[in-house]
Amino acid sequence: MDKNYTPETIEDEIYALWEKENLFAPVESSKKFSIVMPPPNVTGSLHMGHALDQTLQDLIVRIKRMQGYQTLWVPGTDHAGIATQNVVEKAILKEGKTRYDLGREDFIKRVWKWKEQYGNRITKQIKKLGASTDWTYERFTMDEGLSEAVKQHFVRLYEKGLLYKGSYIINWCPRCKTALSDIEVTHKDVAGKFWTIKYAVEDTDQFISVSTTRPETMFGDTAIAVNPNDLRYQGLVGKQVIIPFTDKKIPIIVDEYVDAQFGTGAVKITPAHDFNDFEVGERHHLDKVIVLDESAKMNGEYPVPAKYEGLDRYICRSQLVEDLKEAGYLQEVKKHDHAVGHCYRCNTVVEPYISQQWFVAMKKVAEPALEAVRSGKIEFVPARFAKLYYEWMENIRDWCVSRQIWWGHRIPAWYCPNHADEPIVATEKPQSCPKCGHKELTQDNDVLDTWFSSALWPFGVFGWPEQTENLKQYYPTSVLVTGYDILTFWVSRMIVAALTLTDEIPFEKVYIHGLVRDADGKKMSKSIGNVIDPLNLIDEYGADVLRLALIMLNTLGGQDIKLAEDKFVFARNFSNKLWNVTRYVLGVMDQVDEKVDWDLKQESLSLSEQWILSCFYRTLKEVNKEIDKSNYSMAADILTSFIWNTYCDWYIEISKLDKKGSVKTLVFILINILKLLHPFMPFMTEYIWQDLLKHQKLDIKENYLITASWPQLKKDWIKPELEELMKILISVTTEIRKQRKSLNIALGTYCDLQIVSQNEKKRKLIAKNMHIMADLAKIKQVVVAEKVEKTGPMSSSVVDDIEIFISLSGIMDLAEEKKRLNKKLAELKKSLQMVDAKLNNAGFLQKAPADIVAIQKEKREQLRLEYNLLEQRLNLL
RNA sequence: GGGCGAUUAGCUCAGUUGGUUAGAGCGUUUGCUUGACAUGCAAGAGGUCACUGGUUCGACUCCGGUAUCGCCCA
Repeated sequence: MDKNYTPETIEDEIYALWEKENLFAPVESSKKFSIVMPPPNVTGSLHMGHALDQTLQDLIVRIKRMQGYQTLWVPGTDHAGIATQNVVEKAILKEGKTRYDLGREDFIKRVWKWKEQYGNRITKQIKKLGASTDWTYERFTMDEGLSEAVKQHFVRLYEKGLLYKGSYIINWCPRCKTALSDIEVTHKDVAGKFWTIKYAVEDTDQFISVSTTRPETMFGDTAIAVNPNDLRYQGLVGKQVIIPFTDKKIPIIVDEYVDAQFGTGAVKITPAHDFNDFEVGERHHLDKVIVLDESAKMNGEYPVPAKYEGLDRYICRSQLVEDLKEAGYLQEVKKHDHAVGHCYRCNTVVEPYISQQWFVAMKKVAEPALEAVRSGKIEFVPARFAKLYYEWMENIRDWCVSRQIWWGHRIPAWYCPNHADEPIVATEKPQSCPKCGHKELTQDNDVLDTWFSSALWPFGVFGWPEQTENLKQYYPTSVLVTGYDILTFWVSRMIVAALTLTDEIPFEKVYIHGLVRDADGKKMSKSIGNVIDPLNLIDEYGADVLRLALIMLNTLGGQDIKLAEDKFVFARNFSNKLWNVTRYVLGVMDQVDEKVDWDLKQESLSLSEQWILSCFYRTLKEVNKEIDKSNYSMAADILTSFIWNTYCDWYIEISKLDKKGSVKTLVFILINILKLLHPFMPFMTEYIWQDLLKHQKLDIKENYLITASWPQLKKDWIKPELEELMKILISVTTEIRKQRKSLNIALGTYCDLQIVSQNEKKRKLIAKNMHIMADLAKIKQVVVAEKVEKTGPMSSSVVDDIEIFISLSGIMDLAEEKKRLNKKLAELKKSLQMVDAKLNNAGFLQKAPADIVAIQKEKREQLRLEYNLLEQRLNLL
């Protein structure tokens, strides 16, 4: 193996190998495990959020595959209606054309062309991460099967009375020129103004003042409203006021919605351009006067004065404010911060707008979707996100699903010229109008919200509505892995769709992770310019390092992740460690003549071998436990720490005294840590595996690590008493090193050692086994006794009830030694005081459980002993 | 305005149902070109667990409040 690992050359080769050997395909088993990939936007490119999401899925999938499940991970992309259309519109704009110049059919052809050209970019990038998805199952939300499923979805909801068409106020993006659903609107605080405008009351010389943030909508006013309990306006209620610059008269009405404390206590009601006003309008049967068109320009209909006709809403606003001021209608201008809705795709300020749209009656389907989570049939991890889901579902509003764009699933509804307001909903175009037999039916121009098709993803990918074999095998899916930001957009709607259409839950578990932010905790965005490209990180560190770093950063609480450089440094260093430990083990194998029989028999193993195996199986047990809890960062912590701090730092160093004797154990542990690490860092581990397979002294039956079996836990190999003993030897060794360091004993100098203890059992154990540590502790000779034998200057320290004496041939720095002992004594005293405080507390002795008290008493004895022994030594100096 | 989350070492974060001498990585200090690894080895320093009241024999952990930051919804 080369001195250094070079991910850039190796990773693509390894991925190609897995693909060539078809190793991502599910292998028949009675245990099934399936995941559908949250489909990334087909026009998009990989960002850190994908990298995290894909890494976590791949981690889970690889573990399950190794654990013998029939594992399937279905990949795919979604057509991202508005986003994709925007991208293509921009592209054709460079040719000086709009989509209207091309016409619907040609435009859609262009989008498909775009998709063919750039649509596989993101799937290639996903492969770079090592995603072991079965690409033969790859789907696209606009492909034939899913398009059919979407039509079925629409028709079935309509037939169940869960889908309707109507004229309502919706969010309209004047740039995308389409309706949006409520959650596609982002509310942001904007520094605006509050204009107070005077409306003349008819047949009086009085005025009524209303405050508004949107003066330009005044031509769409159809009433002024005041609170019914507001005494100030009681005399005016029922009278008519005149909209400035027009002759239009509107009534003063009362409605509870008005807050008398806010502004002047009187508000203008514009039912066609404000959500609250719309509802007030419905209650009072007010007209809905539309004054802005689909581009948010003044549309020029009565009563908009000709002067403002065709002006953009903001230009009109500033013009109008000037005019109001000049004409004396403007009473006051105040600064006012308020929330304004923005299009989540293009950030344009949305316009509340009345239009004909299709809606899903969410209230009617919310209850079973809530029940599925409440009852635990669907589990949220972490559980707190269920609250967010309840909150959203319990306050659900009908979902506007029609979009006035061209790229997407066209709504399967047709209209007869004779009955234009009665849509005919069917999966295929009807031959003729069922009412009058008219043959010239036209299809609805709108397409469906992309999320309407994404909602079908977990069963649509398996061929629903056909009852396919795949559907039977893999649906419901096992887990969904996603960020909390699309809980409402997607997760909740999948649950609704699944329960409505398949009578099944879509997935048993939802694993929710946080969002990846920059090093300062800011959301990454192109406009701030703080986007970190995962592909650059792969170039710099390799995919394995990126994966391990992300997994370790992603802790169980679903917290957002700050991309801290230091985790990458750790992951990089760790991968270097793994590489080198492999090189070392290979080197040891080269030094033995016979084949390495790593099928270990417990009886024939040395103490240190039994110890490291005990540590290994304990680690395996803990890693399994953390994986079961979905606590992958903890699993990675435990695993990497075993490999580095136990296997490398201690076992390998110990084994150097007897390389030939320990080679089988070295190899056994190496093989097993490769297995455990594989889901975390698949490329390097598979590469090493392939290298090991070539080794003549090794028999490995599993040809690919990706499909190798997860290590079997052998509980009887875990030996706490043995680990306890080793802990003593390690502590003694560490203590000796400390002493040497503080005494400035050169590394090359081997010391004579006396170990003293009153505990016979420990004395025996140490006498028998301390030679294991001889080289690590740099000991020339060790005497274990009940009593110290004075043979010149000695330095001392205490571990539990064991005293360690180092004989110093040279001159000992007495002052330095006293300082060291005093410091240690001070530490012990502090600990002792804490324990004493507990044990001197009557309440503690009375009420604390007996085992807790016993532990504290034992601890006190231990500390006292250590303290006394050290104090004695100090006094003797 | 309502809700959720965060606040632990210089930095980034762990800390399971209350009992630990409060942990890790990075950084930092000291000593090491030790035949796997300087992307390393060994030893160390560094914390009043945001503040405040309460419950308890005992609180980083549970409850109330305050402050700061972040997110979601209105």
